[in-house]
Amino acid sequence: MNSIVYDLNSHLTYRLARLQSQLSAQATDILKQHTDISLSEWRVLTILTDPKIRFQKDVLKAMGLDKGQVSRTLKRLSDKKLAILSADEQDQRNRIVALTDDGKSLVKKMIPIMLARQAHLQNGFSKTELNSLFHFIEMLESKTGPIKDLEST
Amino acid sequence: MNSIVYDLNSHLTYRLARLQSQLSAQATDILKQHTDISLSEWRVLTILTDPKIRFQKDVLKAMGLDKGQVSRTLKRLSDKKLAILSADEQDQRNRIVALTDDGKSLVKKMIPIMLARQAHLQNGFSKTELNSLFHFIEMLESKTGPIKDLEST
DNA sequence: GGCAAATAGTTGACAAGTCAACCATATTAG
DNA sequence: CTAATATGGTTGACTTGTCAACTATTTGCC
Repeated sequence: MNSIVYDLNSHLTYRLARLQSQLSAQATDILKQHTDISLSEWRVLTILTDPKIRFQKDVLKAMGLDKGQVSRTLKRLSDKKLAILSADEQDQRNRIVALTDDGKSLVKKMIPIMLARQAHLQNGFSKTELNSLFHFIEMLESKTGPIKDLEST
Repeated sequence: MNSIVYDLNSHLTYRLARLQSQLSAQATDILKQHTDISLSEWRVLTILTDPKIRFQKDVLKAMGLDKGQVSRTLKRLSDKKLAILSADEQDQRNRIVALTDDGKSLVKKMIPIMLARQAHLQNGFSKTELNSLFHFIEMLESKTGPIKDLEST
C-alpha cells in the first residue's frame, strides 16, 4: 500500500520534453560542426529568408519567441554580419531586418545539411504517418493554454 | 529566382520545439498555482516515488538529465524539506535519496492534478492514436544520436 | 599493497530562456 | 492640440540548462 508510484515514462509531456532536448542537442551539434551559430540564431536566420518578414516584429510573430530573445538574437546576428538592422523612416518604432550577403550564403550552405537531417529523422515514416504526427502536434498545441477545472477530480 | 525560402513550420523539429515550450510553460503554471516547486523539481519528486530509485545516480539514469542539474535540484528539494539525502555506508560515493513525509504528501496532492492535465491533453485522441504517437516519439528518439554522411547530398 | 582507471557527486563558468520594467514613437479620443 | 493608450524594442535580473574541471571514493590489476 501507499504505493504512489508515478510512472514518468508513460507521460506524454515528459516523453516529448526528453525527445525535444535530444533533438535540439543534435541540431546544435550539427550547426557547431559547420558554423559558429547557435540553434536559435539559425532559426532566426531561416525566418529571414521569408520575403514577408520585413520588421523585427514580424520575426516575433512568426516564431512566438520572447521579445527580448529576438532582440538579442538579432543583435548577435548583426554583430556577426549575418543580418542587418535599419530604421524604418515611415515608423520610427520599427526596425527593418534583412540578411546580409554573408547571411544568405550561410543559409544557402546550411539548408541542404539541415534538410538532410530532417530527412534522416523522418526516414521510416510513411507520408500518412507524417501527416498524422503533424496532426497530433497541432491538436496538442491547441491545448496548451490555461486549463480550467483541473481539480474537479 | 534566388528564392531560398525555408519554411520552418513544415519542420518537424521546429514544431516539436514550439510545442514543447508551450507544454512546459503550461506545466510550470499549474505547479505555480498549487505549490512553489519548479517543473524539474516536480519531475525529480515523481521519480523518487519509484522504490527502485535509491541513489542519486538512479535519478540520473532514470531521467537522462545533467549530473549537475540533478545535484542542484536535489539540493533544492532537500532545502525545501521535500527530500532527504544521506550517506551510503557501503559505498561512500553514493548518496541515498528519499522523499520526506512532506515530499510524499506534496506528490500525493499534486498527482491527481497532473494526471487530470495529461487527460486533458490526451482528450480527443483514441487509444490507437495515442499508441502511434508514443511509437513516433520512440522512433524519433532512436535517431537523435550523431548523424554520419549528412553532406553527401 | 599500491597505482591506474572508473564511478559518484559538486562546483564554477557560461549560454539560453523567462519576466518585467522601461524608453521612444505612434495612434486615438476628447 | 494634447493627454492617455498602444506598439515596438531594449535592458537588467533571475532561472534553467549545459559543459567541463575537480574532489573523493572505490574497483581492478600487477
